[in-house]
Amino acid sequence: MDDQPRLMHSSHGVGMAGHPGLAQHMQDSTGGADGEGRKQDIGDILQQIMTITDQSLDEAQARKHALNCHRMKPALFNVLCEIKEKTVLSIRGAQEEEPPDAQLMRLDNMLLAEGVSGPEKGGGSAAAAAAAAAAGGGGPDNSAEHSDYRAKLSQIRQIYHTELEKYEQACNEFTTHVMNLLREQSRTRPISPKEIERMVNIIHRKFSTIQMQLKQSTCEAVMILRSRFLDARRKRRNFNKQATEFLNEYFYSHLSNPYPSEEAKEELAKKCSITVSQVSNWFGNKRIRYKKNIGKFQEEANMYAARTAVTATNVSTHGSQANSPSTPNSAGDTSPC
DNA sequence: TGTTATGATTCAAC
DNA sequence: GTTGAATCATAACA
Repeated sequence: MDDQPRLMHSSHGVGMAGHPGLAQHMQDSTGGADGEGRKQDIGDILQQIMTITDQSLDEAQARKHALNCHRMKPALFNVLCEIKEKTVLSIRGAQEEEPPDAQLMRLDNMLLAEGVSGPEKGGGSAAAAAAAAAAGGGGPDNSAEHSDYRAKLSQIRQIYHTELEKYEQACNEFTTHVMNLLREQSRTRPISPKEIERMVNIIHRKFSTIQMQLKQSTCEAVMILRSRFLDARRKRRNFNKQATEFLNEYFYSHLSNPYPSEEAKEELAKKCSITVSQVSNWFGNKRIRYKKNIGKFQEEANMYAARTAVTATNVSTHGSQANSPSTPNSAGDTSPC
């Protein structure tokens, strides 16, 4: 780095101030014997550069040193830098204008929404919470699945951040390495600070691409996890026998109006160790299936009606309250819906 | 392995 | 938001 200004500007009084370049330099010098001598100098230098690879290492080192000390070297470097600069700009030109990356924005938004990037949302995602709520929100199995989901999401989050950190570190290390290398090489090659800056940008862009791939694969992992979690909701587990008994008991004892109130649903849910949503589902299914095939359910209806009658008798005998949950309608009806 | 039973989901109507 | 109806997915059973 320290050498750069030394290389770019002549200290030999050749008249390079204001960065005029070799052409300008030559134009200023045309005509006299001095101009002829300089042309000869340039020819010599170019010849030496062209043949340097044919020489032995020691010879090449000696020649390199001689070139570095040559009074025309700064002027030549300036010209080569200018040519390189113009060539690179004309080649890249429009290519360097990048449109804002919509895909990257989408990925960032998704990672943020899922709680993978950004601040941790209490160890889980809003999506998981919503899914858990939709699933009936609160059974023991469900909360276990939810915590499992959160644990796995946390794992993904951890891996994502570790990888991201690793990439950033690697990017910084590589950038520093390349910058040092280019600065070192700028002693012997025409490399301008602008070019180094451009190279750094290229490296950053490459690492951004890698980061995007990381984000993409993280998103995919979250999607897979989420779909597995949502699929798990569909896994059907039959209610235990006692729960079905409670539900049927209520249903057949309120056959004329099998629509439990919210309180009754809560009470049944508690008794059956299921959620209120499950109670609602059960009654929804039961009503429709009963209506579709009354004959098939007749035996069941009779059995529960008999049970209810026995319970009612016991209640009147012992003067105690019935065991079945409260209802807006009278118990013991047998007329369907 | 096919059939039935059953819990869950979706969607339209209210 | 609740309900009925259709449907899906899976457990249970013959």
